[in-house]
Amino acid sequence: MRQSRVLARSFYDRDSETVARGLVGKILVHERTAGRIVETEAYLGMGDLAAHASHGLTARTRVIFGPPGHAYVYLIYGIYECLNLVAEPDGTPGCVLIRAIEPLAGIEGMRRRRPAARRIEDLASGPGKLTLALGVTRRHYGADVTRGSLTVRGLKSEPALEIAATARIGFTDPVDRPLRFVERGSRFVSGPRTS
DNA sequence: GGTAGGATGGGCT
DNA sequence: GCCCATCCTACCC
Repeated sequence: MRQSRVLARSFYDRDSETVARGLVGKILVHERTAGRIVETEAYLGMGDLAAHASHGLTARTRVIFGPPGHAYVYLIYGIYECLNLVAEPDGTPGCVLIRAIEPLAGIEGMRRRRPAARRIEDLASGPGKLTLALGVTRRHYGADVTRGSLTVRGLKSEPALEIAATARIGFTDPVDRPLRFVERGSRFVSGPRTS
């Protein structure tokens, strides 16, 4: 990962929507595995009924209310784990769900951990898939992603990239602003592709 | 190409 | 006791 550097805490110290959009195209790294983030979703605070933080500060959601640049990992459906990155200033809730990555490094390891994936496009094209592929678990709850084994990197010179905003997956609230961000045209996103 | 149903455990009312 | 920010398999066009 030459030509890139770890994103500083200030990157995350902004509103969740801006951080979610900004994370598309960045490189998520865990140990020997890495991938380009191609799909994210922003989750806001109290007014956002889809967000875990809207139910208030609990043992599980505590990290979402804390300082930015930390991992919020939670168990879903008793089986899968989802990785979020905490945004917003300390004391203000908000986070970004990482929904899909394009595998870049450590692909053999990813394949071992994801035997059900037959094509490379299916290795990490979903929030539960990418945590399996990368080996991210609830052990990473609260981990500082500005240092350590789980980080996000940005290329020194980033190619221009087109980002599409859509409704978040699984929520049909019509008044919801589009808070899902995908790299337009990527084959590695979850669900329907954009053209 | 498509969708229905089950797996499975923790968080919260 | 109910509800999930999901994924895979089986089965059906």
